[in-house]
Amino acid sequence: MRREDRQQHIMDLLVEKGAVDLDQLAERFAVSKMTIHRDLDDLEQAGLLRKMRGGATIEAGTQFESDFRFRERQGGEAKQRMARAALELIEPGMTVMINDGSMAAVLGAMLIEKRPITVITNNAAVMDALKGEGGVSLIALGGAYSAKFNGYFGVLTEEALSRLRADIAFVSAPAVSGTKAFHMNDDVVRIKRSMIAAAAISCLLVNHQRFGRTALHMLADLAEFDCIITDDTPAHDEVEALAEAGLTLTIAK
Amino acid sequence: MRREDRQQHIMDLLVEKGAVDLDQLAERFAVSKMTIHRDLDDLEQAGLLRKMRGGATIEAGTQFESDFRFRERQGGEAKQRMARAALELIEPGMTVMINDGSMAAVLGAMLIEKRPITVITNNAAVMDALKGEGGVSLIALGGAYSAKFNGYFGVLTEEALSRLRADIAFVSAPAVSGTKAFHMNDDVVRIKRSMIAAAAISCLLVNHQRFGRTALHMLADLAEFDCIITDDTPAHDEVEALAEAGLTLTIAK
DNA sequence: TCTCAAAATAACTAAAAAAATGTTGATATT
DNA sequence: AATATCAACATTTTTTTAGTTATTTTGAGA
Repeated sequence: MRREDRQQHIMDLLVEKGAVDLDQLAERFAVSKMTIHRDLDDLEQAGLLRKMRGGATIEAGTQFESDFRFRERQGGEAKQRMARAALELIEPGMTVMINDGSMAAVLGAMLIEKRPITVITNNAAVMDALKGEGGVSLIALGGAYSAKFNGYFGVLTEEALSRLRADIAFVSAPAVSGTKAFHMNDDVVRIKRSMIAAAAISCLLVNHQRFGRTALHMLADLAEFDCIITDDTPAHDEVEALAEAGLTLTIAK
Repeated sequence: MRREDRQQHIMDLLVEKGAVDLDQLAERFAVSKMTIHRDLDDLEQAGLLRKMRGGATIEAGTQFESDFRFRERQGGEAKQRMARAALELIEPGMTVMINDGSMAAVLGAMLIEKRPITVITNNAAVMDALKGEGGVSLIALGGAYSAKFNGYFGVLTEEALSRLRADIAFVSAPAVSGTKAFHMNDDVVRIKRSMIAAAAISCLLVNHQRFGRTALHMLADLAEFDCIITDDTPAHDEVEALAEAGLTLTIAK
């Protein structure tokens, strides 16, 4: 077992129980206490836990960063399909906004197919993918980095957006209920809203399983989008609610 | 002699002579031909040279001075030293600005040693290094991506900087002559100037070989910096000019 | 407040893993 | 045919990781 694996296990235990005991860890992993000390030091340095005499407790307010990495590998195939469908709305020469999220990252990477193109994004994965690609003019929105969403957010991001205009914006949402889209995070919502406001056309990308869910903050009314792309038909009553409001879904094949 | 040093030497020879011979290199560095083969492969991979039967030639059209990839591999050890010296000016809890450039990137990566810390940067390498590190609050400056400088520049970057304040800014320069620092690019100069203006303390990082050179745009008078860090003593007359102006250099050991 | 056993750390050594280099021999180039 | 390249494997060196011991610090109970 490698050091990194062991540290991951320690974090798992910590998340589960809220606290760990140094002696028990040493025994469980069959290593010396000193090694556990060093592991805990590393993790504390990384801001993931707080060392206490005889063990450690979880750092208050630690949001698990595994989030993004986890979501990133989920439903890859469906994301590809949705990204393909979204790509059809884009012509070379356009200015495109891409928001945070792993769905958007997949689309972002595909944009090289439409070059020359201008891409405006706060999504770190998109920046990495397009950085240095010829024919892609990459405009990064600054801001405070969020590991949870792997992107940049905050006042700086909003201000930057207020000075930019795009032909089309692609916005993703983790929850849609009735005719409204939701998101759990305030800062993220603000950026998504700014993007919708700054683009001539807005397009919502949402997995079909996300219909019928809600989250703390209202992101937008679906009527604000010119186009809603999903990967499969949502549950029956959700579809009805949309039909009633006169909204049409694009199901990516 | 480390692998990196040897490869740097090979590049030096290449820049000087335009071509190198594999057998001669093996003899000069007292290593096997296979090792030189591997060195040349690495450098070719990095786009710095073209392998030819029996040796290598400089990659046509490579603008050495201005190529980020090249500078990135250059003088790694000296940069480490300078970064260490710079690090002494930083205390945990501070807000630090890091500008573009490979020198700054080395320093940026070291900042994790001083966490908790807030880092403001337009340098893509620094963002990659600090992204997701716990205890580091990363504020990215947005802007248009420049592959040449591997960073973000332009109006957006300037505007973002105008809204931020830092305890200390680290600015690097490719040319210093007399009591002034220079840079070849307009946009880059504007960002560096904004950083100096936005920080309580400014520190210049400059390689000793860069003294006595100029470039198109004046970046700043050395008197504007509170501290100037270099890796070795510059040429005699350059030192005199500095002494006359009452400026002191910090030579990183 | 004081004491002292447990816990934390520092400093050093040993072991393991990874990286770099060398050797050999098969294949390609001129 | 002579030399260069490359791949595969062996060897050496360097770096990382873990363990041990000695010393300092901590905090619970007297």
